[in-house]
Amino acid sequence: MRHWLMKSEPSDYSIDDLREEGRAAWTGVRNYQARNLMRDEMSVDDLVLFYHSNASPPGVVGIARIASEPYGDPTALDPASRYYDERATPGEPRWYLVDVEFVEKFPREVPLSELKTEPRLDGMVVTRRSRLSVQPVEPEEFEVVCELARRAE
DNA sequence: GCCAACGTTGGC
DNA sequence: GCCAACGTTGGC
Repeated sequence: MRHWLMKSEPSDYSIDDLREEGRAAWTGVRNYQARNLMRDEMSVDDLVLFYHSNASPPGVVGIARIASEPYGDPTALDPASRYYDERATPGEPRWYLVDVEFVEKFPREVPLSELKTEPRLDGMVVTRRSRLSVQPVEPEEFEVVCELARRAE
C-alpha cells in the first residue's frame, strides 16, 4: 500500500466537508504530474494525508483513503464548471480523478512550519516547497506526521 | 497583496 | 524542440 498527500483549500473543500459527506470525488486537478499519480499510481485503500493549503496556518489536518479506481473527471466535460476543459471528451477524458473517503480528523492540525522543523521529514515533498497538489509520501513520513498529530503541543 | 517557483502555451 | 511570455500555486 502506498501513501499520499493531497492538498485542498479549506475555503473550497475542507476536512470537515469530507467528514460530513464521507466521500468525495477529487475534482479539478489540472496538473499532469498530479493527474498521472491519480491515474497510474494510486490503489484503492491507499492512505492520504489531507492537507489544507492557502490556509492559516497551512498543514495536515487528517487522513483519508482512496475509495475508487481512477476515472475521467466529469467537471472537465461540464461547460458550467470552473474546471471545464474543451479538449476533454467522454472517450478521451484528459483529466482523471479518484474518490476519497474520510478516515479521521486529527486531534490537532500539524502545521507546515512543524513539518519543516521535524528532521525526519527533511525529505518530504511538501517541505521542499513543491506546488504539487497530489504528492507521494513515504510510509515512514506518514507515520511521523500521525505521531506529531497525536503529540500534545 | 506580494512574489518566488514553476508549469503551460504557443510562436518560431 | 526551444524558450519567452504568461498564468497559477501557495507561503508569507
